[in-house]
Amino acid sequence: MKQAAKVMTLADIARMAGVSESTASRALRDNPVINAQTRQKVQQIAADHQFKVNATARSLRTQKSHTIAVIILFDAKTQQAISDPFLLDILGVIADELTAKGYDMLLSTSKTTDKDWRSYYFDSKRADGLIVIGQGEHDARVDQLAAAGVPFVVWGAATGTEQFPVIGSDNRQGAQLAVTHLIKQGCKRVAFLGDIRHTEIEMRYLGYQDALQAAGLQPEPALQLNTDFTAQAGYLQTQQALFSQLSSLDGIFAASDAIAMGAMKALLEQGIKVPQQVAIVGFDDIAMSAYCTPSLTTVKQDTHAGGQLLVAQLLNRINGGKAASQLLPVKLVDRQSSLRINN
Amino acid sequence: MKQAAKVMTLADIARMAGVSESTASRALRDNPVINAQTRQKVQQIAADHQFKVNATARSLRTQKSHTIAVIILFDAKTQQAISDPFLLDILGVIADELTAKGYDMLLSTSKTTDKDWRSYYFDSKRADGLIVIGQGEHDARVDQLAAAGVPFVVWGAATGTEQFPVIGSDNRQGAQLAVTHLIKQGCKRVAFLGDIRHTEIEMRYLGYQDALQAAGLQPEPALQLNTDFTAQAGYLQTQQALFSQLSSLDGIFAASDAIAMGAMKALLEQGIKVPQQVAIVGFDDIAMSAYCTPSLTTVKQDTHAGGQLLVAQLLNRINGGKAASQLLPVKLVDRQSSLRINN
DNA sequence: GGATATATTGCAATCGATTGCAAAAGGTCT
DNA sequence: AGACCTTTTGCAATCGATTGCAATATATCC
Repeated sequence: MKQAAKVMTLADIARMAGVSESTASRALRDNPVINAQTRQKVQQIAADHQFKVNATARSLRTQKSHTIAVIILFDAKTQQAISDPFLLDILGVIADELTAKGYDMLLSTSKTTDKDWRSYYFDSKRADGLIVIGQGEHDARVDQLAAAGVPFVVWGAATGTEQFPVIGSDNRQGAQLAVTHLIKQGCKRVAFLGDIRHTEIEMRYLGYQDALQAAGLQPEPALQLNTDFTAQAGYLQTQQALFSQLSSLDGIFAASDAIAMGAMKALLEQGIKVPQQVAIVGFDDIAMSAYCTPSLTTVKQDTHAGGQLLVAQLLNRINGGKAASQLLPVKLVDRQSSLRINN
Repeated sequence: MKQAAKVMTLADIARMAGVSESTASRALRDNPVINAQTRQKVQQIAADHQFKVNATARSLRTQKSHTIAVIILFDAKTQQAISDPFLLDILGVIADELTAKGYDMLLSTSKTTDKDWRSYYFDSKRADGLIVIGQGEHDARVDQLAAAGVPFVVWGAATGTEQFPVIGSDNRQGAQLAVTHLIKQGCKRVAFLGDIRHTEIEMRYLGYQDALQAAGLQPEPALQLNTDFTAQAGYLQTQQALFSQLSSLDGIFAASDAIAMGAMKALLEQGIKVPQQVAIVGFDDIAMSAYCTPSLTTVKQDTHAGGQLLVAQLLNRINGGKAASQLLPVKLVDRQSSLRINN
């Protein structure tokens, strides 16, 4: 009973339908050149026997895998990807979009993947194109892909100088919104928590500076505190900042919600009131942000649009078009961690 | 410059090396039957030209895809998978393990996948086996897989009656640890927040009952509050409970950390002190749990061991062995949300 | 009726690598 | 020199589906 029957092949279906393999093949793909009745009959037989075309054979013949490789770049040091929960969000959207378009998704985390992506995924015909998530500290492998003419798109920070399509949030504007908001709440000395070697974070830092300057405040380099993408890093970095001469800061803009929560923890532990003494804004709007205490003001990225665009642009490129970079608008979600005025 | 050169095939390499395709193929796979020097030479040429075997052709010929499909079951209602952040953890481990073993990972979220998994992934030869994450409300598709003899393993709750291998945490024991801990902290009326139609959660509920009974407390059915896997659900459910006759509860055991955080938020908003008035314990130990305020006591699952086991058992099965179910030990991580005694 | 157009179907090559089996080359022993 | 191994290599079939082109059958028109 276990192995009901050996998996069928097209030849089996053809034989059962009394037609040639070519006719069967065409019938299954609903090729109108085949008589409607024949088509119907073949399809019926295939359905009855739960026949599925062998994807491997089809790929070999058509030279298309109908598969997209999604590569998640992890930070070499922390083994963390750009803010975890955010990642799963966008991954989910990408998966759905690909499925809807009839593509499979090959997932790879770059922790172990030291592979040469082009040869491994593309030359080997495992995938028709790639989506790279998280440019991180500028990765030479991405440039190689571009040089080799592999169809791919990147989620990250569009700086305007890349030779490849990048879809990403308008990090600079998001940061500017966040910091302007903090200043409006009365903050004078706002710390920036994030690792600016990450291109996306660098953009956020620029937005941070924009906001300060627009308000006539002088950005202090000492307030930029390199912080990895974890709550722990945010916690430790803030703790350290409090013990140092930076104790007079009254606002924190964190490059991710996780960092922000770590920072908040450190402050609360020292009896520092949030937002009264120090106001905090994060980035991402992960699910937990609305449910911590105080709830976290943050910059929301449009993951849905992001995922859709990534897929749309990549498929467009694969089908002979050109993939364009795009900057997605973000918006500020204000919650308790920064609201002094109405609180 | 763009398309440096058409992707090479084995035939090209063979020609360049002055040997036949068969020899080239064997040389590349380091078949000792081929002269060492020839092997060396062919390999060198292949490396020089960045040649990669066409995975599709190889799969077709060898009848092995060297790919595992990982299917994430989402709850039909909430579109949420078993506690998100936890999911990404285990997914990462699985990805690494598979990579280490030379397998690729095809990821599918079941939101859109209404496909018949067997025929789509297995019969079509897209994958050599499947890993299903999150049994959820018992899914008939899983039973079908088992009946069809497809190699697969499930992450979820082993109840002992399944006809297929299940790897998962000892949910019952974890819950028992958690609730016993709450009782030790003086709780008399502990609510259970979680959807017991989920097998894993059902097990946690059983553990919850075990603990109460062991302490001579009578489980009150009214304290079992069906709650989806989100912070929001935890928040709303708790709010509602507070407004109802359940206001006298002094402890909460939540089926996930996200739920716990939502619950905590609702309590704090009402000015109820955690842990003094109500103590809380969650499940999962997601990264954020240590950094909320108060930090969350929770039950930690061993995702690393879990991911490794899933992969190991599945590959074992694929290679002709048998995959065994396994229950992983969990441990209580106590933090502030439940500690009354030393606080 | 014959010529030409149209609708259907099948033959056979093809995608790129793998592998059973046979052949060739070189060596050893009597 | 011939029989017999051993080592190394290549021929050709094979995996399962797709598709250009030719073949057949049917319809249409003058």
